[in-house]
Amino acid sequence: MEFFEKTGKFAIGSRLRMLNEKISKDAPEIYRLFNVELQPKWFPAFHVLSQGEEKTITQLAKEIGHSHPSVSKIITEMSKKGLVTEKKDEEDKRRNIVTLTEKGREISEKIAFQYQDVNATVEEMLAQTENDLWKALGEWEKLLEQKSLLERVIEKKKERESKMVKIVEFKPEYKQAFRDLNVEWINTYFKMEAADYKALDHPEEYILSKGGYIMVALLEDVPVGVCALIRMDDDPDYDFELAKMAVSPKAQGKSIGKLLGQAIIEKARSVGASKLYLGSNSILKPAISLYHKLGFRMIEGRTSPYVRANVHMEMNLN
Amino acid sequence: MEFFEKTGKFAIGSRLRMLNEKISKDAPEIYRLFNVELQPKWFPAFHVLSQGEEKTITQLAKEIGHSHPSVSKIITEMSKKGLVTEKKDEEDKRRNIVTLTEKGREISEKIAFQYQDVNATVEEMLAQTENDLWKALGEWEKLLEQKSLLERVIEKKKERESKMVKIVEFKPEYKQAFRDLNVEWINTYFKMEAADYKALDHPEEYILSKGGYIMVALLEDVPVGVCALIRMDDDPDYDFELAKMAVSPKAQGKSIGKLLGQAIIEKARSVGASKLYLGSNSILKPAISLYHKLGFRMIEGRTSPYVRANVHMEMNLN
DNA sequence: TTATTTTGCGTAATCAGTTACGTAATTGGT
DNA sequence: ACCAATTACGTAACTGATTACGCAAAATAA
Repeated sequence: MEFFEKTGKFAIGSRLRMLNEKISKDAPEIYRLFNVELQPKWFPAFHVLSQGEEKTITQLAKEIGHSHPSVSKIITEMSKKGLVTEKKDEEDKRRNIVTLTEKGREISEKIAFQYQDVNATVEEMLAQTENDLWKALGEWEKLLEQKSLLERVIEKKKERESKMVKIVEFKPEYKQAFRDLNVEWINTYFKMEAADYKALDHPEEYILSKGGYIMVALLEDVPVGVCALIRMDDDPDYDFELAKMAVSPKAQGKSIGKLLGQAIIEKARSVGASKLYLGSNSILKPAISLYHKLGFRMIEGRTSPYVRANVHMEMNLN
Repeated sequence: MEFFEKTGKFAIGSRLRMLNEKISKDAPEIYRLFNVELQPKWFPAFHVLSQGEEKTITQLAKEIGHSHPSVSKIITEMSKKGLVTEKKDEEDKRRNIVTLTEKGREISEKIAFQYQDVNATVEEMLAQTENDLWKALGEWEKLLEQKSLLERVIEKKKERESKMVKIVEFKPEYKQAFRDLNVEWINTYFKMEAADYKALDHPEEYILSKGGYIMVALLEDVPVGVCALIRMDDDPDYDFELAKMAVSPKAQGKSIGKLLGQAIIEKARSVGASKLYLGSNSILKPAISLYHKLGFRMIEGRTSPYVRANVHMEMNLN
C-alpha cells in the first residue's frame, strides 16, 4: 500500500488491520481446501480444547485472549455442529464445562496436515523477508504490555511541549502576568490575604529589591507560569522562601511547574543559597507532590504569615 | 500472548488482529488528548483530503484501500460534522466530489502536532525493537501481492503430498487397480473400446510380455494412479506409446499425473527408447497441458486404434 | 448467619468494516 | 444512433469482534 508510505507511522493501526484482512480472507478457502469443517474464528478455542483438557468458557477466553461473550458464542456454534459438548459443573453450577466430542477429536486429527502446511508456508514467507514479522509482533506485544501507546504518546507530547517552554528572569512587562496568574489560582482555592497584595502588586519593592528573584515561564512568548524566591530575613535557618508559584490552567500538563521549580532552585543555588523554605496547603496534592519531586521534605512546627499555609517544607541545596 | 507461542505461525491472523485491537483502543483517547474532533476511522480519508485536492468517493476508496461503501459512510459522517462538503460533479452526475471545509482545514492544522507526536512515539518504539514491524508489514504486503497466502498454501500442500506418493513398477497385486482406475475415467468421458478391454484385462499378456512397462503411484501403499508404456511394433518411428494413464479423482491435486509421467519417461529413457507417441482427446485440456509440460509436442496426421484419440503427440528423448 | 461483593456466563446492543444489490449515468461497440 | 456493458455510489444485510448489562451462584465480610 502506497498510502502507508505517504501517511507514515501514524497509520500503523490501519496497516495492521489491512494485512490481517488480506490474510483472513483466504482462511475459509484454506479450511475448505483441507476439507476441515471448521470456521476460522473457531480455531483458537478449538485448538486449546484439542490439547485434551476440558475448559470453562472463561478459562478459554483468558487463554485465547478473547472476551468471554465471544467464546460463549463460538462454543454454542461448535456445539450445534457437534464438535464440543457443554455441561454444567456439579460443584460450581455457574460454570459451563466444554469438551471436544469424538467428532471434534477426529477433526483435530484431520487438521494436523493443514496446520503443518500453513505453518510451513508462513515460515517460508518469514524466511523470505528481512524483517521478521512474527518476532516483531511479539516485541510489540511486550512493549505495549509495559506501557500503552496512549501513555507513550502523552509522554512524547509533554516532552515536545516542555521543549517549547522557555524559563526567563522577571522583566517589568511580566508584572501584570505575575499578578494575574497568582490571583487566579489563589481565588479558586482560598481568599487573597494582605501579604498577597503586597507582594503581587509591588514585586519590585517587596521581592526583587530585597534580593529576591522571580522567574517566568513563556510559551510562545506568552507568560504562562511564574515563581518567586523571596529573601527570608526573619529566619536565619533559611535563605529564601519559594513562593508565588502559579501556572495558567490553559497550559497545564506541560510540566511547566516542574521546569519553573527546577529553574528557580538552580537560581537559588547559583546565588549561594543553602536552604529553602516553602509553605503550602494539604489540599493542593499535585503541588505538594511536585515539591517532593523537586527535593523538598516536610517539616513540622513552623508558622507562616499566610493563613492558608498548613504544610511546611524545606530543602537543602548542598 | 503466550497463546501464540504455543499455537505457532498458524495463528498469525489472530495475532495481527489482537495487536491492532490494543493499538486502536487507545486511538480515540489520543484524539481527545489533542482536542481533535475526529474519529480515528475518519483519518485515512481525512488525510488524503487534507493534501488539498478534491476527490470522489471511489478515488478516496482506492487511495486508502477501503471499500467504497465504507468511504461513503465516513464521508456522510464527516459531512454531518461540517468537516467536508459533498457536491455532484457537473460533467459526470454520478460522481460525488468531496472537499475539506474551512473547519476541516482548521482541524487538519490542529492535527499536525498529534500526527508528529504519534509518529515520533511509533518511531521510538520501532527503534526499541530488533525486528522492524513497519518494514516487516511492508514486506508482507509485497509478498502477498505477488502470491496470495492461499496459493502458497496450495503449493505447500502439493509439495508435501507429492512427497508421500511413491512411484513403483507394476506387480500382479496392482492388476485390479490398473483396470479399475482406467475404466473409471474412460467411462466418465467416453465409452470403453475393444482395445481397452484387451490391455486392461490382460496387461501381462498385451503390455508387459511384449516389452512394455506399467508404473503405479502409491499413496500410503494404496494405488491411486497408473500409467503404461506400450511397445509400438507397427510404427518404426516410435519405440513406445504412453497410454493408460489414470489417476483416482480422490487423489487429484497432488501432481500424481506429473510424477507418473516423469517416472515413465525416465523408464523409457533408461531402456534406450528415443521417441514416444501418445494419443488423447481435445476435450481433456488438463491432460494435454500435462503432456506439454512433460515435453510432448503436437503432431498432425496420424491415426490411432482408439476412436477417442483426436489429438496426437510425440516426444524425443535425446 | 446474613448481607455484600465477586465471579461465570448468557443476551443485547454496538462497531467498523465487509459483500450483495439496485439504480442512474456514462461509455463503447456495431 | 442505439443497445449493452461498465462505472459511481448509496442502501441493506452480514460478520466477527467488542462493551454493557443482568441474573444467579459462590465467596467473603460483618
